[in-house]
Amino acid sequence: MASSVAFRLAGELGAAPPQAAARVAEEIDVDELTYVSGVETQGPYLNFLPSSAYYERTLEAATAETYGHLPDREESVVVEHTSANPTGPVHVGRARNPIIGDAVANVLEFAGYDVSRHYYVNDAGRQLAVFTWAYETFDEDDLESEPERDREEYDLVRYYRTGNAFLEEGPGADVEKAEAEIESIMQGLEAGEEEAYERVSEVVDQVLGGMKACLARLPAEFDEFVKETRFILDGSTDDLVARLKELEAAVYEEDAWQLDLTDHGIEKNLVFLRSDGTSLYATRDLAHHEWKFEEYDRAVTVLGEDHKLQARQLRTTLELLGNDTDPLEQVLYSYVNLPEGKMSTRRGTGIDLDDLLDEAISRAREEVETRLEDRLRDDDLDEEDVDRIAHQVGIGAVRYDVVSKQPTKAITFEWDRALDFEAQSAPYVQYVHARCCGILEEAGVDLEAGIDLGDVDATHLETAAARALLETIARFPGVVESASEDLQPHQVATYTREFAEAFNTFYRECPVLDDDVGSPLRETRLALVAASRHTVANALAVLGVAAPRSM
RNA sequence: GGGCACGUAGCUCAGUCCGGAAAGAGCGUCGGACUUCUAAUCCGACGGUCGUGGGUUCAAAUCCCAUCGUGCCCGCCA
Repeated sequence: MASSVAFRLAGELGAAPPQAAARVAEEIDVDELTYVSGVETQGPYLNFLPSSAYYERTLEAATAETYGHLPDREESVVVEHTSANPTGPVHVGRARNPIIGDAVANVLEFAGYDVSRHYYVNDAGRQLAVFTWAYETFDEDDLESEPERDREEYDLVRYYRTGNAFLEEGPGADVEKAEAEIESIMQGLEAGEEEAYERVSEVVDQVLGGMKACLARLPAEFDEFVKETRFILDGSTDDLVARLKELEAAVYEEDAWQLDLTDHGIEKNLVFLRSDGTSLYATRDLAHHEWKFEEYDRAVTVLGEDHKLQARQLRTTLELLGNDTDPLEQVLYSYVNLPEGKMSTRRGTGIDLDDLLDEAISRAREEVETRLEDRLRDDDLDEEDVDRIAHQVGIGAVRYDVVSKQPTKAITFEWDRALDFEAQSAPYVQYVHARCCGILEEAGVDLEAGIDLGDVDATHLETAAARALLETIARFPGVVESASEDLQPHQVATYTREFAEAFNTFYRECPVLDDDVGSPLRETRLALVAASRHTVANALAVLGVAAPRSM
């Protein structure tokens, strides 16, 4: 560990930085420190050298299965992510959301929070009223195509697209009739009518069921699907509207109730009640967030950068309503676009996440099969293994590619780039895990039971590569801490890469099971491999990337 | 037009919040390493005015100002 304090102390001490560094080094009594064995200066910099106790404690800590988990904070946090409208198949444009969202939830869980994963279901908006009308109006014969896949959302989205096309291009009188029907569905929902709710649910539940199945492939799973109609039915939206009208910022313009937020640095008015008396997504989301504040200590939302303005309006309005919004944090990401433009469910432009995952698995399978031929290790992978590895690597590569980048960077989707299995991708890190497992299995260590350390003695870590690896292992809990504080799981991805490098160097230079490696060197190195395995397995777990036992 | 983000090697990206050692990886190119715990690996070479111009500082990719380029937003949609 290095420090540059000498630069700042120099002025105070009236000495040049190198001299200041030397004086600080002199003042530190290493004998009083447990984890520091020496302090050296290098010009103006101070370097603290880790002691053998530091190495030994790290090794002990990391051989625990839970290594990297921080102590329980007794603090609950709800992570809302994805929340895609239940209108059709999940496409790649918004695939960043479940991948980043799941990793954010994971990293918070590792950091000791009690995490709930929520998907907020937009089942009260105009889109769903349109969908419901279309589903009830059109027949299979009216649809232009076969479903692209045998699953509900692929089947039903055809009604949605047909309906939207009809509203845009259909004969005027019919469109008017349709609009009236759509309007009546929305009014019904707003009034909390059981019948309207059931009609919409018929569509929502089916489509959402399919979308869940797709997301489960990542896997991104949720503790709760929170429907926005819930906040109409329980009366909280009405209550909220009443409170909003009382605010100083409330204005009634063009028959609609709005909030003028210019005093709070937002030019755009927030409309919270339409002229027809129905609420808007934003209105219900306010009720939703007040509910979150009641139920949880913190609320994190992962959303696209195109919702940034709405996010600011939401926060500002919640404050005007008397809420403390400090517990609310938003993680923003930029949408994935195609070279030819945006992806859209309504227009049917875009690449389905299912297709991307299928292609990833199929390319991974090809890769496994090619490598199978000139494989050194004679562990006889069977069909099942090939299948397992293809899934772990294929899906892992997609997730890793997404989660390892800063969410704010724009991405243009390209097949070959998204499905690159080369170094600095998931397989590179996964391979390290497989190597660890290979060595442990070869040594007869029960992977489930773990390893009995006995007396660890750091003096057997005589190589620089072994020490560097252990130092890298030691950083893991700190990485979890920092990534969770900043809500940036990509920090963990960067770490896995650095870890893999350190491990591979160790692997090259320090044989574990060679005949010339005697006791206790062998045991110490084996413990280091066990520690490495837990570290990389847990780091991958944060990212939601599978850790294969063999590849 | 206004607001917000992004701009680092030919390409894809870390590093920027919280300023400090010669700016790091991978891909690609070139050259090496499988009788050795799995070569989806490793080693080496080549490759950078950190968009541009100012400023602050002992010190700037990092902070401030300006400017250019790209993306997103500015609906009684979500």
